[in-house]
Amino acid sequence: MENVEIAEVLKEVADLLEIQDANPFRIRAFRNAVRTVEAQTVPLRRMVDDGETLTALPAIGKGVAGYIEELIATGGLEMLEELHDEIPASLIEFMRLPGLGPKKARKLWNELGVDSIEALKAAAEAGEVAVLEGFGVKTQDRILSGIERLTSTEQRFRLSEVDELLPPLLDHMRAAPGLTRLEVAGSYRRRRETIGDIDLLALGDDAGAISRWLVEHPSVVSVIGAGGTRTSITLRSGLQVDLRIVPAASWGAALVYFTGSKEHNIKLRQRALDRELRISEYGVFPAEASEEDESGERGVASVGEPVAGATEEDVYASVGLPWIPPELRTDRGEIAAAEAGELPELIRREDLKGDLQMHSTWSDGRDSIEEMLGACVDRGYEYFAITDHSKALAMVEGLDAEKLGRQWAEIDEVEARHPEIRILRSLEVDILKDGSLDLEDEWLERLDLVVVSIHSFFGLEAAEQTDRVLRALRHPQVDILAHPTGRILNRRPPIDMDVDEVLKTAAELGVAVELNAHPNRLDLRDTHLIRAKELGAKVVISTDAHRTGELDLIRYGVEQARRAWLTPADVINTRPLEEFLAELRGSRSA
DNA sequence: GCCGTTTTCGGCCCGACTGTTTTCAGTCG
Repeated sequence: MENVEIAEVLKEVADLLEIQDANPFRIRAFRNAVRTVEAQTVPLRRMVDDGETLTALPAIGKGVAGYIEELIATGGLEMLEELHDEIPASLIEFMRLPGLGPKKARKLWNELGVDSIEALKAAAEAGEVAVLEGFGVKTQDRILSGIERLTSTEQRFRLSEVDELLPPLLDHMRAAPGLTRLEVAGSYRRRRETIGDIDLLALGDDAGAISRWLVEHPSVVSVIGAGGTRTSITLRSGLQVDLRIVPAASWGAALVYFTGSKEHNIKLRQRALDRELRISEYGVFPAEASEEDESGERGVASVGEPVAGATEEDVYASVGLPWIPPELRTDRGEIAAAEAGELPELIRREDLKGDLQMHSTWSDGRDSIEEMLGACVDRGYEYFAITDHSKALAMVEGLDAEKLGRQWAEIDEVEARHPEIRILRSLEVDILKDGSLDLEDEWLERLDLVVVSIHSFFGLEAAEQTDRVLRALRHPQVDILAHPTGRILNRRPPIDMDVDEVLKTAAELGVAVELNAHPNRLDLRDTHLIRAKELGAKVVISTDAHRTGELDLIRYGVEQARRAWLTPADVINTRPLEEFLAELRGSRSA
């Protein structure tokens, strides 16, 4: 059982306890534990194997440690089963609807007897919800529109979740009898921000044995299909895995085919046809000029001897193209660029010289400034910015001017001990409802770097929201607009804002826009970044780390930037310190 | 349920908004 799965179970316990109206502090204890579990970089099952005590972790006491051990040992939790006997699990779904929390979810179940989204929808449509005490027509309408949105967006896994679920499966598969090669294809290989299912490609003599090996993995809960070359299963996590076993001569063609995207493949096949070739997952074959309206695709693949197929390189070469990085395979002009020899030199992790958003214990971060510094030095950075929250975020004890002054005293001390890296004095300043900033001008002027972002009033209508952000951008001290759309994957939609207008203004003013690397945000998204580049807006990639380990999340930002064709030149925190500072100052005087 | 200690209990983050009320409960970040 992986950490994400453990966290899911603990989350469910907390939700059910909340509906049950249990002791709020007990509920909070479970939620705190979830955060700890999610933040662990080492699988808890390994810690248990190694005999380490889980109670050493923050927010994990004897109780939760026991539950986690039970989960790891048995895959289940008796206490959760008992909760399920008392409360329908579907009430948790209710709480995902806007305006519904545990109390109202429970009331709906108690008084209307609804225990599924469908039943709730029917009751709301019949007007039964609006007449309940504490409810009204508005709430009923919100429930209905919430259900609409909930059922229209299929649930996909975040890339980082898959990165956690996959390695144990891959380890298992690498031990399969006769397996000589294994690769993950699909949107995972293209590093999309969310993943629907996993495409595994395997090479080996005995397809049947490899297929059985997958089916026998302990995390498999259902077998959707198991054939000679293709097997599909569902893991306990809900992740679907499709395994294809291919012959060596087809390896490259199959990898291209199953990596996609579908649109990229269509373009590639068209291009092949222009050259009297036919690309399939089995290889590149001479095209049959006579068989115009023959529908049997499989038959075609076996016609003649393949001209390519063993490697991706030879497949692309067969149609006159260099190898194209998977992140670019989306039919956004990559084939034309490849043909012209103009594929971009995509940014890499090691191009980055500093991380420009992170928090410390001065607001809601877990680690001290000096600990963050050490972690930045370890990652080879020349500089980094400490960007704790401003005072509007009272719940995390954001900084006002007075507290900021005290923080600088600490930064001075830390910096004196560590000449090897430069700390940029910064703050993640809240953009208030009217677009003004949550710190006095005289203090903004004294900061090395002013990062602004939205943490409130997500629901303004587009015109007002856009004006609000534009006004903030026009403040002469602003350097970076952080997580511009505020979206949280699978949880919160982006704010209603004219992103194009914001990017244009940012480009004009020389204000940089942030690509927030946190895998829950990845904000801006790829299409926005492409637009930012077109408009000449500067981009920075930052982690928004709240603990040292999260600095490694930078890879997700880099991968997202690669999907947006960004090169080191497009991202200003690839610049050495002096150059970076000069670029910032340039924007301030502009 | 966790944690820290003034150490086996008592405190645990809280302000603002919304929709529903007519003084507030529930939700949200």
